[in-house]
Amino acid sequence: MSSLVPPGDHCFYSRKEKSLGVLCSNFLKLYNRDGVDSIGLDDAANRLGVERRRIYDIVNILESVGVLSKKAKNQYFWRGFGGIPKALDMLKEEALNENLSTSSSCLSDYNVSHDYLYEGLPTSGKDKPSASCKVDSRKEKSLGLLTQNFIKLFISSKADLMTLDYIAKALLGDIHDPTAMRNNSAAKVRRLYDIANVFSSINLIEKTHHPESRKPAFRWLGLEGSPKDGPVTALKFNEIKKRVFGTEITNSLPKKYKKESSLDWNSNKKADTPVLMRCNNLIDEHDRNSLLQPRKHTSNGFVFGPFTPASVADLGHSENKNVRQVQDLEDLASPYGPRYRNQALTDLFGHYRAAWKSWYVEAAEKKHIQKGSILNS
DNA sequence: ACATCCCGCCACATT
DNA sequence: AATGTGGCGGGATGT
Repeated sequence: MSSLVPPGDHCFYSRKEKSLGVLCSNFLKLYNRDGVDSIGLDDAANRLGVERRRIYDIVNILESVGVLSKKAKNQYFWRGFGGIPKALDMLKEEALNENLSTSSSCLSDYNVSHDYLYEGLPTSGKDKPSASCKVDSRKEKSLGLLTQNFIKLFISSKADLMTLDYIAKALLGDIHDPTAMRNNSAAKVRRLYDIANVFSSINLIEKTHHPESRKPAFRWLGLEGSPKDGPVTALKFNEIKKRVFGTEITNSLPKKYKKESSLDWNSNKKADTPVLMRCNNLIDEHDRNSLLQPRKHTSNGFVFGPFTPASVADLGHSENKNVRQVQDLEDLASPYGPRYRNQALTDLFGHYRAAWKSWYVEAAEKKHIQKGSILNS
């Protein structure tokens, strides 16, 4: 039985739908459009129906490639994909001098105070004063830094295909046991997955497997694979969006069963916004990798997945009417969702949507079943 | 059994 | 002290 089982009853929990990659795509769909120039973390979290923590992950990674840059507490500048080239050049350059200095030993992590990682602002802002060295120990292990090194690894090498563990070794000390650092724990690899997920949703890389070894690997697509720039350039992306359907409508759905059957209704106390968002259509990584994308290059007929005008009206042909309606409703809902911090309202709103959704899913499912077509992967 | 990686606790940084 | 950030890794899911 392939992936999605016909959801017996309302909403089942599916891990895939909550992946960072998908979330990132949604994030992009939300902000990658004209007129956007600033992003509020709270807003993002609410609109996407996820915890704030996840937004940090995305934002930190995207910032490393110049798509975003921090403005202030809770605020980020939206720079768009146009910021990628410059960021990459910068990293490349950085990677260059680094190599010179550390002849032997590996290009492993820290040491060397390369702090000017986040320059961000194009105009001025160059190096921040008082960079000093050896101060912030926390940042040395940050996702952002790891991301930058991840990129450097690729752009300073001709090889565009690297296996996961090679990267892990390279980025996290080790490699033939350089002094100490035995902590190579595979634990850190989780971070690599995080990076890989958002990068692949941006099409900077592609998840694959090494030819023979079958080992998981990443292929660097670089700029060819990503949008040159320009927000909302989405032009073609037809055909991609139809399958969509096997998937739920998306995020939220309290993670696991959470034994407490007692609804949260008035018992919720924490931020755990059950809100569920629209956007059930967006390319599923697997589909993209296995079916659509033949090989690198976006060539044609395939755009950077995640970017859909967000108000994509069209959507399918006849008889999808239903789908479209939901889509519309969801689209309508999100913008007017809780934009003000008010837990009660937020939750209430979320439940309404949940109700709508489960109803819809049920109906749609029924319809599809009799149609006997579940074009999933 | 092994590969992925969600989830959220809680330490550390800023306000 | 309160709130914003974001390491970190347990353990659920996917294959």
